[in-house]
Amino acid sequence: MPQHAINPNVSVDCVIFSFNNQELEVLLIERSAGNTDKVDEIKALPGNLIYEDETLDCAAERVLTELTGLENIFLEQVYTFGDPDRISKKHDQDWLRSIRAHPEARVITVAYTSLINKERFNLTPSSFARNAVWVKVKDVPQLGFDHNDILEKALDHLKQKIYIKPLGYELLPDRFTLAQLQKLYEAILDDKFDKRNFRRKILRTYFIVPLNEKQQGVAHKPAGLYRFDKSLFHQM
Amino acid sequence: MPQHAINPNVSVDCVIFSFNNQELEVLLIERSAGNTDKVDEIKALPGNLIYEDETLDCAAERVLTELTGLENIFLEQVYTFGDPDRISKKHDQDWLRSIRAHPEARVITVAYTSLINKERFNLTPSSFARNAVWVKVKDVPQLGFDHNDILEKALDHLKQKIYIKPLGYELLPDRFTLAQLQKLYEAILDDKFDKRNFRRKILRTYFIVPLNEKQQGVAHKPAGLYRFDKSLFHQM
DNA sequence: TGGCAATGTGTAATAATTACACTAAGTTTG
DNA sequence: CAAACTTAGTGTAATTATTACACATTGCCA
Repeated sequence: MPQHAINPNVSVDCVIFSFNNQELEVLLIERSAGNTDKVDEIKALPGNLIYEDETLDCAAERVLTELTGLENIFLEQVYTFGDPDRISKKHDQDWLRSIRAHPEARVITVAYTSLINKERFNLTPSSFARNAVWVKVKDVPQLGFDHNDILEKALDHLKQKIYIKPLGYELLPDRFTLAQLQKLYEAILDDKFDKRNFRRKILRTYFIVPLNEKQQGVAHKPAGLYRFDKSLFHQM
Repeated sequence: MPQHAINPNVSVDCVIFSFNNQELEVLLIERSAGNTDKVDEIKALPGNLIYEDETLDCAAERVLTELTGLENIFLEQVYTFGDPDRISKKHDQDWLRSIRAHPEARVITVAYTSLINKERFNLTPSSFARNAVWVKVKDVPQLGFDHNDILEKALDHLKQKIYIKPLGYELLPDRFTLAQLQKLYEAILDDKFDKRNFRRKILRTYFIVPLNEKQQGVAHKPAGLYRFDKSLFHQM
């Protein structure tokens, strides 16, 4: 078997979330190598077939890097999508013909997700990604394949998870205000919270620790900055 | 493509839980068609390759029926396992050679789970299942492939889920006592609860409704019987 | 210096959680 | 038929979590 033989039946797709201080965003690629204008307009999640000799987790990391340039992202498996006709829409087939040996083969895909602070990473799209772009989750257009369903599932997963683990520190700067954190929770859960109750609840955890610093350069009373203390968190 | 062409790279495995009033049990098959005694000793989760023209959900239902005779079980996807060498242990290969066209092909598997009341179903193993047996989760031996990992993941999934939805009515008789329900929660979560607090919490939900009936034929004060009211549950 | 914009704070009412021990009912046994 | 056995069923007080709600403070800017 050649070293990087491709498994024609199994792919991975990555749903990478970020936060622009107001809204959740998701990372999409714009397809290149299409033959028609139509094809080029379609966005999709970064994803591709796996190699025969790599784990699913490794495949997800590799594919994400190849398509977007993001490296060392901790990806978590979400769900597997396997409708027999999930890639057989005409636009999708047109495009697959330009990049795959067996564009018609049935492909099941394993979805992965992660949260990152987009400020900390550079996007350097390559492979068949003409471009990689952050799109507000609320503005996501019709995507290729069943990628809207995949995004939906990843969002559900995220909502579930934020109740269990205090996610989201990956999405914020190292030092953040409680208002930023609250906006983030509100964006993920698509809800509004009372400021006092939110602060009380957060500070009760003890691993969001206040720094003796304040915001700079805002046209109002500057907020205190906080950081997430990983060691305090893990010892709970 | 023949109507039921097999996809050589993708399988499904089913983790079916039941409850014997004391402990959680899981449904395993005993492999038949092995050539050596060794192979015959090994148990595994019911699972097999999918067909090219069926969804993953359908595949899981079909495979479960073929191997164990269980029909109309609501299966829920849990996780996908795809280590390149997950089926390459010697025992597993020996056995696969006896039932598969390409025993060495890499197979990723999508795990499904369900909870059933075993009293309501008959096991009628067929296909390559010599037998189908209920095994206490705490007594599960070394299984074939990576099936111990899959079982572990399904158990985690179950523990998570019981916090969100009041599962487990599938596991009990239609009419049950609160002590039975408590034992079930304790078995799933591997924990102990205070009787009074547990009862209060359950009855606060309002969809566990008391019947005007009592246990019969027990050598002590008979307990009142309750039932789960689905319509009251869904309108919450 | 007055206005703007967001920060930061307390309390009272209600609900949920925890810890804890005895009486009641029906069966069995002597 | 009475005593013993086994599990069912119940209440309360202390603590903690949740909810709803309004105003003074800080720093910048015009």
